[in-house]
Amino acid sequence: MFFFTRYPSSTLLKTYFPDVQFNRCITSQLIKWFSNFREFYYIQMEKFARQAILEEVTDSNHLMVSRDSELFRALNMHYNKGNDFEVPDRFLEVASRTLREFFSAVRTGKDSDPSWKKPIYKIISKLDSDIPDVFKSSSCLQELLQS
DNA sequence: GGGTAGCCTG
DNA sequence: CAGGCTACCC
Repeated sequence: MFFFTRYPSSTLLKTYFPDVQFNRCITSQLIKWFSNFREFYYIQMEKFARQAILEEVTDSNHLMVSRDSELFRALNMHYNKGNDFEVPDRFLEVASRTLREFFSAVRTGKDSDPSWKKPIYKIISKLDSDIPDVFKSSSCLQELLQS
């Protein structure tokens, strides 16, 4: 699901697991998962953005996350270990956008500001897509639990 | 006060 | 990932 939405609300999550009896614990756990997912995501982004800068990449337009990139492999291994489904193109677009945002922020020295990531988070949070209805099943939660 | 986001830690 | 803590908002 993370490939579609990085910032799901609790109400959204609830609608996707209709057969789960949500209580305070389960809800907060799901929210926490996505928080952890985001942390990993952004850490990878920053890591590869800084790496690109060290490699003296100057053209951020050439900075993108393709299916054969190392960054993609890292993300896919984390969110889609068993290659249970195909990663949507939209996610690659969002990931590429994120990478460029980190790249230009670091390159222009904005990372000296303690809260320099906030603006990036805000941009990315607006790029969530609708989740396909296929995910509206309990089996999805099982997969989520396993990953 | 409960629900979250963000950050840190193990 | 989970736990714990701070800070913000409704």
